[in-house]
Amino acid sequence: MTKPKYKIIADHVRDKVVSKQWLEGDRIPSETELSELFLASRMTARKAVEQLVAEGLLERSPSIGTFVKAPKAQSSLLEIKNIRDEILERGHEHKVVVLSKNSLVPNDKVALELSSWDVKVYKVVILHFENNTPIQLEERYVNASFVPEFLDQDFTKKTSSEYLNKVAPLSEAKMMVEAIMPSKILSHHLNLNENVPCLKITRTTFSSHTPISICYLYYPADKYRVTSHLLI
Amino acid sequence: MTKPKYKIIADHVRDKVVSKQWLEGDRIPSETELSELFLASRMTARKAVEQLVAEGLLERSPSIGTFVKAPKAQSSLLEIKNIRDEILERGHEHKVVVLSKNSLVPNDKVALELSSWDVKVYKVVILHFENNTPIQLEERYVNASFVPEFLDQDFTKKTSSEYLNKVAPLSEAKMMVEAIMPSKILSHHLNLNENVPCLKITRTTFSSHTPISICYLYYPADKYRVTSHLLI
DNA sequence: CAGTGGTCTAGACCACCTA
DNA sequence: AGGTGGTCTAGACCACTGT
Repeated sequence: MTKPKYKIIADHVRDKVVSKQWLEGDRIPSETELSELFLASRMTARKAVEQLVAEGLLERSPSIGTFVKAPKAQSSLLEIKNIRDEILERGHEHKVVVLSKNSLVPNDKVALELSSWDVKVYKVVILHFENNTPIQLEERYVNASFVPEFLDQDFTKKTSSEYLNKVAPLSEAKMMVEAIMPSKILSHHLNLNENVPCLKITRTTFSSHTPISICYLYYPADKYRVTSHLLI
Repeated sequence: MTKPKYKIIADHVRDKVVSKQWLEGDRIPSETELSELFLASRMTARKAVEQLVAEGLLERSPSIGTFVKAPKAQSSLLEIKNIRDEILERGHEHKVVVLSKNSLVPNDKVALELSSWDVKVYKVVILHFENNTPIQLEERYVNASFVPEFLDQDFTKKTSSEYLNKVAPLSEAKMMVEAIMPSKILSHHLNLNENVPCLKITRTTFSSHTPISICYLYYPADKYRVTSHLLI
């Protein structure tokens, strides 16, 4: 199970960039130089560079070279608020019901996101109420080796995301918003009427470049929406 | 200026997929078969397949084969990208049908957002296609006093948001994402099956603190999602 | 001119799955 | 055992840019 050579090269270059040893606009070694440095063929070095270009880390100019790309300007607009604060800010009451707590071997999809091959994963399912109306179903998977005591927490006192943010401070997050029709069980938990869709938010959170947790958040579409405000 | 061989192969495969000759879940020819079909080396055929996997059109399973994936388009919550660039970046074709152009007195809701009480407002309804599949219905209201020539534009050449951004550069934006069940007319335009919800994005854009335009964007939920990536 | 990225070839070995 | 994708090599020619 050794790491492919092109990944070793890509990781090395990525590290130089994120550690600011190579700065924005710098030219990185050419494909030929990289292949010599790592005793690889040019095609292999090239594959590493291609991957980083796809990641948006590098930029290539034919006949000129490959350069560290300027990172995209991103305003800190998308807050990762936790549901309890959100509800309290509206002056409403927040209640939590923990539906299940499990320790399990991850299925493929979760394993891939958490990149925890042989690692244990904890899973919790929690229902959040706003003034006794179900507002969010939280299905959360946690990298057990990074947060070993996760399952021992009392999530009625402190939400899972509050706890995670304390033990493994958030450094990065990926979010995805979709509209779905609820399954029967989801419809039941969220107390949905016929023909009411759900917002599904998939959120992967990272702490120091390691994926810590992936969660699926389901909201009744008639009671919830996501907003953002962007200043340029 | 001839097209690279891997692009010829990729275009051919993409065409098979978007023309529904190869359906979702179908296995496509193996790398070896493709290389024989196009008199190319396996590496070249592979590069074509890799590109289509990156585009989200195909999915590979080691030892099993390469399969047509159910594609989900996606856009970022953080960027105000216009739909045409988004589609072109995915290597797809963008087509536009202008359903209506109107000059009108705003109703209360739009007036409030555009804060143009007695001011004229333009309204356009535009349907956007990605590879001949309807992907976005755009219902847009524009502050006529700030963009007087809006209705004279040919939105098949330049999207409405491209034009607006040129004449009144974006300084601020508010966004809202909801899940809704489509109305009959919306369901018809987006060519939706029964029981498929929609993502509704409401976006108000500002230029130098003045609201310029408010638009409602409707997407088929089975073909579209919104993503964001947050670095802290 | 030498160096760069862009493309391409004809092999190779591997791990894995299915038959 | 034969097919699949995953990785890798050691060459090759091209168009282009800098000096």
